[in-house]
Amino acid sequence: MSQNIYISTPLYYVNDKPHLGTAYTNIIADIFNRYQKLFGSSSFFITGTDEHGQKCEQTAKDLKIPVQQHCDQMSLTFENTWKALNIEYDLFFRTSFNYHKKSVQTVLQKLYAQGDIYCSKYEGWYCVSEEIFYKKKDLVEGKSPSGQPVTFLKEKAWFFKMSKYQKPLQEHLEINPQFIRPLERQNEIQAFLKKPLQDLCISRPKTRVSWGIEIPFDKDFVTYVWVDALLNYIVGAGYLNREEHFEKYWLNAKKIHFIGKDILITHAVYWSCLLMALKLPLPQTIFSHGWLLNKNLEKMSKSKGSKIDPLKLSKRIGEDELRWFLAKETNLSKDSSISISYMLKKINEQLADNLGNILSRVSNLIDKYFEGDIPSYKKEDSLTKNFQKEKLNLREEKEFLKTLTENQVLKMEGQIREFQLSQALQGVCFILSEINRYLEKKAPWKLIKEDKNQAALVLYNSLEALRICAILIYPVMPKKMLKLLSFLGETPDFKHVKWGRLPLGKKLRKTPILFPRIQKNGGDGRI
RNA sequence: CGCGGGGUGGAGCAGUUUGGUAGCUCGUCGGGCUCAUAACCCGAAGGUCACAGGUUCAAAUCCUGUCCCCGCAACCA
Repeated sequence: MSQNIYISTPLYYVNDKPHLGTAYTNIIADIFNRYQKLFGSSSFFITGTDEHGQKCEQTAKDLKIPVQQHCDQMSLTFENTWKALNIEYDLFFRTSFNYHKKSVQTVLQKLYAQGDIYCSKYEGWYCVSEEIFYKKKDLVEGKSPSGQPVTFLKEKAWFFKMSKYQKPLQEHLEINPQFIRPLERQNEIQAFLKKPLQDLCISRPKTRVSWGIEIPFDKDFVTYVWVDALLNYIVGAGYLNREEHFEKYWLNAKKIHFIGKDILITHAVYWSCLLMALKLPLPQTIFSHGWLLNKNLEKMSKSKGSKIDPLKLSKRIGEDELRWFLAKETNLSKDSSISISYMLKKINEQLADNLGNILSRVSNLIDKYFEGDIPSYKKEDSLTKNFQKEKLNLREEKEFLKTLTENQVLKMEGQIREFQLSQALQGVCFILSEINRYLEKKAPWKLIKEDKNQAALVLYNSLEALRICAILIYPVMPKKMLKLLSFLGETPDFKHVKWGRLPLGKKLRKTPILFPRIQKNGGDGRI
């Protein structure tokens, strides 16, 4: 079904380099985006960087470079990382874009004019040396967590009237059970909304933070992360700048935000309230995925040095292989524990030994016995008789592989729509295993001596099943599947998943080894 | 009693919504094949589904209670 799809990832804060967690979000989003395209939808995929705020300002100061330069560098690091991981976005958004700043100011002005922003006082315990506000609960024995003295401070601040939208949001959740996925998270948000919602402080005095977007009706303040970063979703779609684009990809699109579970509240609550205030439609789904944990079920953290550089990792195991592993072996809804040795094991099993090996087997036999042409066979033959002799289970049915792939093709769109990525890929893996069994059972290397026609049919069927599988997993491993498909003279197109497209007798190119086995050299497998 | 998730053969998980012979991947053991990337195929062993009680002809699944683990609790994916 063709429709307009809008897919986003969060904007990543430039204070930190991309790590495996951010890569996870982007890879997942990219895979879903590519599936939408494969299924014929018109999609728009946006990612980017969040570049304002005090931390960023401070880091640049420490590095003795202009803030903008620091942001440019970091932003580029993100872009390069995504390119290296085959992530194909339509827009890399930066909060430092001029048109973004203008749009944010327009929005602020609008919200102010309609009475959704008001002036009040912000209270907190301020630590002068760290320049950070703490809440009472964060204090340790009356001092900042690192032991610095704090003073209670009250200062002028601007607030967004979030409380006003609590009821409408609760109602929205009730009538849209698909709004927050997975379902458990929707419960969480509903529970959260039972308590009265506080208004959101959206300003910081310039005296403390100058690196931000100036509030148009109060020159002494800049706006804080929410009205800045979250708005990228609509500004990037074209709000206040490309109205036609905005109409297509926001107003008339199915919108999905992919986020990590830690920023669910900001998206499900703050962002929804902002959209309501702007009288714009909410996204259809906010998908909040789980964490990647290390072997000891700990979150990977910078302080423990357990953060993983996705670039290094992808160089070690291959970028498509990394994408495959994350898509196939993690449960998007829950936390997943991972390690290098586990990754290598799964990649070798599923890609080298199964998928890659089938290609080698088949292409080798075709080379040896059919001069590298797609085996031609005649349809009427003694084959049917032989099959009828045996008492057959489903697996031995003549058209088993065909039926199997056709079923998977039918299921695929629904599974992707329901975010059941791993299950969908499991289905494809099952077909691949069945091809191996089929080859074992029919033994075309023996058959060739007795009945070349039947051997040709066996090889043709194997190749056909492999071809369709390759199309089905193209969004997960675009580079490798493109290679495989081009070997078959095929392109990744969902219209081509019908059985029997491979032309008989067509010359095939010699295949290289698609997924070489990866050696485990040393290490304890931890990452 | 803040909120949420989880505890299933050696490991990682699915199954719980809509009760009905406990499933997948891996590991282990035995066998086969030799077309293929030391890959592939077949078979076997191994679980009182955290614990206790209840409902039922029947419970991993529904109800009650208990224990343990893990997140979240308002700016780290």
